[in-house]
Amino acid sequence: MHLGEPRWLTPDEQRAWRALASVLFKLPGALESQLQRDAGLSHFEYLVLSALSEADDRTLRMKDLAALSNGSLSRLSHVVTRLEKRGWVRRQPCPADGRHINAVLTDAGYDKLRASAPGHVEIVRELVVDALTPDQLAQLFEIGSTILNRLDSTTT
Amino acid sequence: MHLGEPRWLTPDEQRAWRALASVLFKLPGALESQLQRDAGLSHFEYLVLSALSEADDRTLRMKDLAALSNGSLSRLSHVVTRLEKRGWVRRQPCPADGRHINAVLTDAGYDKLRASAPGHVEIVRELVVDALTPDQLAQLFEIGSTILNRLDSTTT
DNA sequence: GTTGATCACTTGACGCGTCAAGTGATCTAT
DNA sequence: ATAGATCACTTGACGCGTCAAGTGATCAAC
Repeated sequence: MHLGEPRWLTPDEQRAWRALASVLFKLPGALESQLQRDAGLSHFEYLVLSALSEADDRTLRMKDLAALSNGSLSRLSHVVTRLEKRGWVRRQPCPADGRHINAVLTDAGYDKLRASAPGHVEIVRELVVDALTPDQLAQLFEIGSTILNRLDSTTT
Repeated sequence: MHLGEPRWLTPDEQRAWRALASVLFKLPGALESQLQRDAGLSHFEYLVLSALSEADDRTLRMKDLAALSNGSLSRLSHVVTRLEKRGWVRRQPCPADGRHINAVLTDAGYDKLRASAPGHVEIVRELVVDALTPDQLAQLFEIGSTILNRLDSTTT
């Protein structure tokens, strides 16, 4: 790969990429610390609870839950162990297929999520949604989707 | 904090935010694994070498280097220790002020960076820069800058 | 119907980042 | 001059994510 001279970024490309790179570095930290401070949850834990809350019977197989919450199965397994200890999630062997394990959101877990969601939405509004015009939100969706397509189609 | 009903996201806001959130999750991983696979470097290590290479005398005080590479001083201290062991960076007490320590990029470190840069630029092009139109790059710069302003001006 | 492959998941070790505590140099006030 | 504050940085412990190896259930082939 990279035969010949690499095509370095032009100044315009640089400033766009640097802006995105900084957002990539700083936004996750800001979301993380809001959730940690106000709810004692990591962003990933929040996504897990959130995905479960939207599922039928508040139940999902580990594999599907991992995909929905953007994490590896192994990472999910560790996190569910922690969430189980805190009483917010329960593991249940799947009756239909012994290979599957269902993760179930408990009532306490649902309450926890309901208590944590408003603060999370608020910071998302403050830092992103309310900061941008409707046009920019539409552009952001297009740009984000394009990048995600590239990410998915890369064999890398 | 969140008095009254939280203002949930509208569908248009949701899809924009979800696209950004997914990028936030997946892009860093893709950059990380390209650098790890092709150069044996973490993204943060790459940024440290890169920042040093652009500085006068390839030298920066730890504090400034931490800011330029988007990391805490503590994180930087650990990373520089590792980079020192691999021979790419050297620590030097600052003659002018005994509180400062200068990090210096060695020749081996410079060579390492020169060897690693093309692959990194290439994946940035593939996943982001070349995937977007010039208009979209300009929009991305605007959107990114706006979010960064919010991040900086938040006392949170 | 038994062997082997595959699948869903778990586990433990390791590496990295964070946090809090600590070190030593340099200002600042008196 | 000296005591205290502040600054730049380091260190070690801890928690989390990753990776590789392992478990056990189910499928596929013959």
